[in-house]
Amino acid sequence: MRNMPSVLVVEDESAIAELIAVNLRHNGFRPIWASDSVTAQRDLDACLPDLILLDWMLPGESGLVLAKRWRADPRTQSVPLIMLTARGDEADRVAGLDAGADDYIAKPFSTKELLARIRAVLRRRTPEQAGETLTISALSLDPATHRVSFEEKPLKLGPTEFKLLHYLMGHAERVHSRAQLLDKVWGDHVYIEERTVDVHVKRLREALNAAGAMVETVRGAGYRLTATPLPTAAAAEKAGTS
Amino acid sequence: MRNMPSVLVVEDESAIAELIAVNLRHNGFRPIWASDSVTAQRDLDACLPDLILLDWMLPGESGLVLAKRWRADPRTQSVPLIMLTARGDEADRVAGLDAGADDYIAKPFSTKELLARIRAVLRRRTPEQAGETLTISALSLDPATHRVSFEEKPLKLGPTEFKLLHYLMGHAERVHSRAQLLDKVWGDHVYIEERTVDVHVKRLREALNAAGAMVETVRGAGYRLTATPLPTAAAAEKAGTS
DNA sequence: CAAAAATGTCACCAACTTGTCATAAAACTT
DNA sequence: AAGTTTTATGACAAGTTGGTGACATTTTTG
Repeated sequence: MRNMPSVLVVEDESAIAELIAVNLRHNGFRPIWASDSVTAQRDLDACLPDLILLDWMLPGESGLVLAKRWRADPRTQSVPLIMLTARGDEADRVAGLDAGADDYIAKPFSTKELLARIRAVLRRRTPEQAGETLTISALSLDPATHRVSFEEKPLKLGPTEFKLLHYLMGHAERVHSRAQLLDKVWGDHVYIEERTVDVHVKRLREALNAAGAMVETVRGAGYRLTATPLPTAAAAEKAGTS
Repeated sequence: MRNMPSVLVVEDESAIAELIAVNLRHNGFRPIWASDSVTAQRDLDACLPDLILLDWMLPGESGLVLAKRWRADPRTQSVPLIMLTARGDEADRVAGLDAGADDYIAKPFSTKELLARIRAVLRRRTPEQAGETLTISALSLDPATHRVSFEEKPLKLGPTEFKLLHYLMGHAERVHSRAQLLDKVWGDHVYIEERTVDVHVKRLREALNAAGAMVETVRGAGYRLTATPLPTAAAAEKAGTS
């Protein structure tokens, strides 16, 4: 599991807030509860969450006012916002969406729905940053289509090998220790044997076929992807016998 | 500035209709006034407007009935529709949004609001409205006639499969996660299991018959529509024999 | 209003991935 | 050349992910 997304829950009824918090925590989120607008603002000032769940009916400042203010502030304006409204309150929904909410959930809502919407909004907010095609020598990888090819011929790699190659191509001609690769490719806090990287490198080489030689081993340091592979003993032998 | 967007205004009270018309004309729109459902239908039959402003309270056939009929008709179903409701009439609004209205405006409304909503709806509708025939390989889809064919032979797909294929063809050679597909094909505010996408992909493949292979699974990432369905096999062989 | 079509979910199976080991190979050291 | 250290590999068991048929519902049609 990667670092859990934080969710600021702005809700005055503690029972509901608690219910939400428990569910979020159970599903890989880190809930932060603010029972009123002042607390919420303070929390936001302190640290930006990955998403805000905002109750529309708050004592004092209404959710609408808060939403508008946050949307106006450059610092908070890009934080995804889901509002909690009373069932059937169409006017509020429209007003909320106008104010910049990304979605709404009508109370009472199911846990499943809550989580589904949160995930949907989070995923929508990270639309397409993995854009351009990487090309090194005759090897190219396109994040958008999730395709890899060498000398025009398509190659098939599994998810992990794809990610590994993606990273290596994005940082080619540089050595990466196993630890670094585990961090960057697998994720920050994974508990995996360093030797496992070896295995995936091997799988990657196999999948890359002829281009496998581009993934070089740097003894005592790690691995490196290069456009100009040094001819190894094995490679030289093969070349001589062909 | 180009040709002004036409707006069909279905409103029985001439004073209001006139007010709206003047404002529209003043702001780069071409208003067409229909004072009753019969006239409105005739106008629609004659020429599709860029947007419809529909009063919910009409003599004779209600706006709801009209909206439903227009949404059911393939020819008019994609014309953006904004309804005019009496302030506070919650039930109508829900019914209206259910019937497929894109937005509503409560009477009395400000000119500013009216124009803002019209522009918002048009902006939302514009991007993917071009009804050109999409063709990829021997597979082609015509949004206008709602028809799909592969190698000249017509195929029959259900509504959802059609929309799914439409989206995929409009963004071919690109992986789409289940979440993205739910957003783009099903709609923003749906709450549906991601696995459901699998099922529809399966149905789409079945419906596409031989062309079903063009819908590729990208393990761990999502689905992709491609013109060249056979990824691996030849590549490995060639590399090995050199 | 009944029949038919379409939809969204499940449960279960199959295929594919993955992290680890144990062991073989290589690459360095002395 | 033998000893050490570091990598490469084949085999596996467990864990995921995707494909399907069945099914309850909802929506359209006739």
